[in-house]
Amino acid sequence: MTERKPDRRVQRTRQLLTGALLQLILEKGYEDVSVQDIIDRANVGRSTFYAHFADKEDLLIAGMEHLERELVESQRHALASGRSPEERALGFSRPLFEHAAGHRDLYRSMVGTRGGAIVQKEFHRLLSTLIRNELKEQVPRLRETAIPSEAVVQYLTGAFLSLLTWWADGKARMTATQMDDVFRALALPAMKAALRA
Amino acid sequence: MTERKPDRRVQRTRQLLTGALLQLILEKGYEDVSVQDIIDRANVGRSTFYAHFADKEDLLIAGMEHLERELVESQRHALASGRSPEERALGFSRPLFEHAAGHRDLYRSMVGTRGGAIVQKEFHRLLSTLIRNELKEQVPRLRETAIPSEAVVQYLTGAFLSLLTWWADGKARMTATQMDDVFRALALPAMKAALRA
DNA sequence: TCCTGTGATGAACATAGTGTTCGGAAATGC
DNA sequence: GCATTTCCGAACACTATGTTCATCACAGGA
Repeated sequence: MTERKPDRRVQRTRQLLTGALLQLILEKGYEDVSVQDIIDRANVGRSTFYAHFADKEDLLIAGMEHLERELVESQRHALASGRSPEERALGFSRPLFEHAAGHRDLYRSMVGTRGGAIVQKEFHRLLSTLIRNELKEQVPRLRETAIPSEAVVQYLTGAFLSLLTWWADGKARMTATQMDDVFRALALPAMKAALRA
Repeated sequence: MTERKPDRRVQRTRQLLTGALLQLILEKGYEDVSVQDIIDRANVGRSTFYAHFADKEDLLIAGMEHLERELVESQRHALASGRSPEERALGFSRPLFEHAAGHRDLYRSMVGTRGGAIVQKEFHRLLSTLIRNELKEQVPRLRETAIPSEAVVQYLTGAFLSLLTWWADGKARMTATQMDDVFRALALPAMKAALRA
């Protein structure tokens, strides 16, 4: 299953570049980072950058795959630990808030108000995938209701992301657990309503 | 109450510029519009542009004040028409979906996936103000609950905006009324839950 | 250990956009 | 009419992007 290993130099370069971007995002926010900044920080030639990535955005998206893997892994654990269905529903919520708590600075600069459009768009896509999968597994009955299931997915994604952003921006002095409680308190009734419809 | 009227040339120029930006956003999306494009389309000198607006973003924000006025006006009408409290709650929803239906192209390019970061950020701010005001008037009891009222505002704003975006992107073949129904079906139970908490 | 192919380098270049400046022309409103 | 405000547009300094190419360095198989 392991891909044929790429040249060590390639690994090194890509790692240096994504690392540099991450650092710089934390310092200045995505928008303000130039390709020049990145290759200076990574100590990599200009042409080398473009040999690997089409542009800044391309690099970002590649970098977010790390994040995606981490989140999917968290979700898997959450689903595996068998609790009551009540608690397992919306299981992505808690791990994600906790992940955000552990990487607060990163989240603030990526998903927060200062973060760029592409980051948020990408994050929304990622999150909606997570939620869509979870709903399919946990609440298959949703398919039969009057409300399109994709509408529920979008509703939940937006609501969650908005709360997360607000929290990451530091405008709420709450713990990850408290945030999770708030989200569940608001979202679970919505899902029950969706099932009734 | 009327401001001292500005020079007619000033009015003309500003109108020309905002009009041009709007046209160009519809054609290419905000990100791809350059200042050069705008002044070409508006047939206005370069220095004139910068005499009125600091940059592209500044012009956009000024332009969105039109939109804001329209929406606030819609909201006022909705609140005025005395219906049951059940129907008056979340009263911003219906008019906004209908406004979006009437300006579908505009919404698609502004709030839709192709739209820029600033536009969405601005729209989020606008919408959360709308919602915050409405909650304060309609559900004053929210202040006493365990869930911070601002969390509810953010939750609702995100959920609504996400639905609106999804719909405006044309991924849902639904009428404004249907969208409103969906949103209310999902959001009203959440609010009731918030009050119970 | 040697050899070969692949990746890395960096300077130079073409392109494009931004925001400022300023003297002169033109429209405005009184 | 006439003083005042606004507009014009060309020129300029800057910053950034993405490409090209000859040359060098290294990885990894033999």
